[in-house]
Amino acid sequence: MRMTPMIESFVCHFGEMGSRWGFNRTVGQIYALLVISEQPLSANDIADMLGISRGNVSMGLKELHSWQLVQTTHRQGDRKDYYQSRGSIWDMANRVFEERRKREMDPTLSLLRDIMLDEAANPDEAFAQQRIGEIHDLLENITEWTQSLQSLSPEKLNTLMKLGSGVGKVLDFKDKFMAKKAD
Amino acid sequence: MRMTPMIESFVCHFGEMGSRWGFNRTVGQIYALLVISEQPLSANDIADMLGISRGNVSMGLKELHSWQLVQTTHRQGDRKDYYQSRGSIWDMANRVFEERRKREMDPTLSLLRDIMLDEAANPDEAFAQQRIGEIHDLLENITEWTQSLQSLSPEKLNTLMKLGSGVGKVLDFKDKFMAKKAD
DNA sequence: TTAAAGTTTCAGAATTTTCTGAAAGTATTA
DNA sequence: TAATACTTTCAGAAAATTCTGAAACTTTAA
Repeated sequence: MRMTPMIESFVCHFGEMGSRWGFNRTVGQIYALLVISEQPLSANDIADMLGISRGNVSMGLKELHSWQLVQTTHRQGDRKDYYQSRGSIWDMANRVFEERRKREMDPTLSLLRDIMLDEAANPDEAFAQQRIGEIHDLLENITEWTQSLQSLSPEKLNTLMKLGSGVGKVLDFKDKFMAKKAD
Repeated sequence: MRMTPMIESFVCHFGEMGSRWGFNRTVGQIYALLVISEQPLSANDIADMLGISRGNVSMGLKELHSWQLVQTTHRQGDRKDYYQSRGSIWDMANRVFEERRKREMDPTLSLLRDIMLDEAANPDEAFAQQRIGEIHDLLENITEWTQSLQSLSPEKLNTLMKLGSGVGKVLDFKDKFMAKKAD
């Protein structure tokens, strides 16, 4: 694959976004390249196309590997490793969510839990503890909910997303039905 | 409020998390302090408690203000500005989501849209464009959906979250009902 | 109008993150 | 076993981000 202005702008942007999405520029660019390339690419291809060092590519691929976002393939009579993006777009989104949950939610939840186990030493701490409790409960709810959403099939998730705020109506409806059933 | 080990560990952690959540360490710490403080704090209080410069506090508060996460109050016969966290925990979570959407999704969606309007110059670009289209559609779905969720009342959202993956059953049920109604 | 009490800005220092490239490591083949 | 073709690591260089503090600015009240 050759770098064209279109491909370059996509790759660049993914690089910039990378840092917002939890990985660094290079990692973002490498992944972008792999996603839009029909053929697997070698580490050298990637280094050349992005104009970055071979070592940097190796580290980036290592990270993408740990996120399970790339896979390695080989070719007959060629010792090089070739890299390919892995799974569907949904899989990729799932991985990113999961990884972010691990980085952004889990450590916080664990600290908040610890704090709540402490005895408040004075009224300030008692107030703080109460607020911390609220934050903990909210984060825990969100975490559990997103986890359960991820266990839903892509089709169900799609239905749910298409429903948009209409999901409110479905909930009302369910309540009514449950009430009737209790008669 | 005095710094105690409990309060300090909470504040420190929020600082570290800050960078993952889209704001820098100082901003995270300032916000943490304001959230768990029952009384509003002056900029000097904050600088002293966190051991950082007055200028840094000013910049941090400015950013929190732009996120609409703090509000300024005053006291009779006192010229100082006092700062307070704003809104409920839900409001805070909403703000963070919204801000992140603005930073992480909107620019990407807009770039992807632009790319899709271009004419593919060769087969590589045609393939790339197709993948980019998939990514665009997924991101757009997620964006619209999260927006519509945010417009739901906190109670409805809570019901929905409590439902967890049980939401799948409710969807099935709704389908069945719709089918019957069509008879 | 002026002094006092406060806030904001911003250039450069300090710190953190990322990147390079040479050296070390690991297959594979002859 | 040695030569070859490739990958990985990591110390230090480069770049990006964050923080400080002095100076400029704003508001209030006497």
